[in-house]
Amino acid sequence: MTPPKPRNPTSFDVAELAGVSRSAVSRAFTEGATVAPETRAKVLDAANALGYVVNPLARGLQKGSSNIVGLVASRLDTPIRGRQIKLLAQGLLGLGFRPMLITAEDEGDLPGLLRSALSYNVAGMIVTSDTPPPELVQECADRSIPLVLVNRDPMGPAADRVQIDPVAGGRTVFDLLLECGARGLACLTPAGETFSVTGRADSFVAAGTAKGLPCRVVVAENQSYAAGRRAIADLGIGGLAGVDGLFCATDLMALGALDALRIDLGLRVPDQVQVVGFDDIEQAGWGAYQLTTVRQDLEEQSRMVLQLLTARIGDRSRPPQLCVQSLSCVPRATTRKPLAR
Amino acid sequence: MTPPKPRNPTSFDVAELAGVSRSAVSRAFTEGATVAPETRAKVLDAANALGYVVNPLARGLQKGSSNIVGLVASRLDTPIRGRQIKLLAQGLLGLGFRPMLITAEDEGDLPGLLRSALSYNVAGMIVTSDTPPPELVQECADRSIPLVLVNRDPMGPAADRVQIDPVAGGRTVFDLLLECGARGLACLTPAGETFSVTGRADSFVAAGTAKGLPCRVVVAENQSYAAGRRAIADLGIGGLAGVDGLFCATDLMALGALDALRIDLGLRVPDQVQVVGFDDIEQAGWGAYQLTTVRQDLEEQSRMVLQLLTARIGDRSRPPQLCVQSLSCVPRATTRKPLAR
DNA sequence: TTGAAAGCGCTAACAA
DNA sequence: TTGTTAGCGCTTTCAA
Repeated sequence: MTPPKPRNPTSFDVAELAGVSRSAVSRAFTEGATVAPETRAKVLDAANALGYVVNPLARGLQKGSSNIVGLVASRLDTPIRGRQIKLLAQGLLGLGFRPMLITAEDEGDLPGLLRSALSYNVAGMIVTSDTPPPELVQECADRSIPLVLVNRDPMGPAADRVQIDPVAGGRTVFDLLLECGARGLACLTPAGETFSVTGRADSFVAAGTAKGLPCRVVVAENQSYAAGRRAIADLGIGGLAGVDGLFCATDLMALGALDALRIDLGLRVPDQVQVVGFDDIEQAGWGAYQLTTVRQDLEEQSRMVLQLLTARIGDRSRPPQLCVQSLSCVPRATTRKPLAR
Repeated sequence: MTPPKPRNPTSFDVAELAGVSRSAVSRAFTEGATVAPETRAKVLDAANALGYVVNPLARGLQKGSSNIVGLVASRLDTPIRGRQIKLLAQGLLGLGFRPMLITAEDEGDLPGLLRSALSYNVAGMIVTSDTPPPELVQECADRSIPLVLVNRDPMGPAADRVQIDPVAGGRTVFDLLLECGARGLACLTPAGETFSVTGRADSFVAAGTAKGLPCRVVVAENQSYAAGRRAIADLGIGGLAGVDGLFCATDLMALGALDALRIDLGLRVPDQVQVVGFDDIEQAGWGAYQLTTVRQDLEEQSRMVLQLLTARIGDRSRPPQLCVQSLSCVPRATTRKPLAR
């Protein structure tokens, strides 16, 4: 009276049904293997009849490389991250990879989780958050495990990278704000965050300084809506005296800042203060905000990541590459009309 | 001049260094195996020195069960989904599982992807979107592969489930709106979406009908912000004549509806129309919206899912269970003060 | 408590 | 082009 507990059919079953050897089955399921068309057809028919799929565990074990790709991402509950992971996961799946999601919310866990991921003989690794320890980056290089770093700090051992140009980013915002007539600059940046985020802020400030427009720097606790709002609200009207152009290093913070300016401080945007964000998350376009921002093209980012990954799988000895994402201004309602030149 | 390409150390290496057999190593890494404490210590030391980790591919292959858990989720770029997956992934990782992310954006891909997931000898499967084909649910049951369905249509073969009570959900909103003085009811619901979403809408309408308050039903193309906004904007002022209480089946749609009412139609909320959403996504609490809503507790949901999963792993023959999430009202600024009783 | 040996399902030389 | 054979790294009876 034991309940039925069917196992997955194995290549042995298929071989038997098709009247061939197990290697023939294996070959029928291997790209570019040397197998007669009719043999392959027989095998495929049999496989179909049985519902056979290659056991990826066995294959991964044998080949020393699975089709699993480690996808490191934290703060998935953030609009930009959700979108990013969705696109990456879709893309990976489309290429036949299987994304293993690694969210290191605790940061200290990361090394262990990464090491553990490597033990799955992963086909590659994509890191979109938390900078991996240099030893691990090095280990990936040594074992020629493809590793793509997305908007990670460019220090440490070489690896394939996709990133925005933070200098261009900050510069773009500066030019925009200047064109729109802002002269009293401020910049909202999160405390101790990634190079890509603080980098744009830094280069915004640098651009201002270079043009003789000193820039007040406001530091938020982190890059959330709440932190952005609090940082600006805490500043108060007085703290914002003379400020008519505010750059927020992420849209999420910018939306918080916007609510702080309008609701908490009663200021008019863009009349009294103009605000520019960065990323172009969905919410930036919502009716109540209409935030002017700089768009990070995540489709492009995802394409670049996958391209780098597959290219390296194809040629493990190619030199590490750097892909720079394109950036574009999205003028909306939190800035004024550009001045005529 | 071949570059070094270190492999992962194997149990053989550890055995050699520790001066024991490979089985001893295996036992040292197996919960509740019969191994002398000092032997285990020797093994663990050696393993540590070598940086050994059990190869999960080999283990999964041999034991017929890996520590991978399939996590089916689409529309990850949506606030509620991002949060849900973050919590679930964190929880799984914390329990030593490895979430394999399966996003079936194309719907038709789902069966294939699920079948493929099963071939990883997964420890279990969590489905948070797209209803899996009944055969597959059945197959999981037959092969006693733990399967937890989150807010899925309760038809089809039995399985462990976590869900809200859609009837209670709709009812809660109805009561709230009634208490706040609304009498002309409307309900915004997405076209052809999941039972959990349309269910709350249906039961809201039913509650109204039962009380002699007929309810206008407005159908949005899907459950996005844009669709919600468009649906209400297209209705126009005329289409909303007599409506002073609007329930939107998801917060995302509600925020769109809110912008439509205020910006596109120039109505005052809550003075002219009160609005209630559902889910309590982060954005609902943002300053510009302050949406009154019904909160779905995702932490609790995640806890329930993991509990169901581990419980079934512990006892594969227990009857399928249903966990019902709790719901709570979050009154904010899109409804008026409740009338005194 | 431990080791020897078989086998999980697959792929990749090697021979035929 | 195909089949035979030897592992990939692990767990698990079975004896000792």
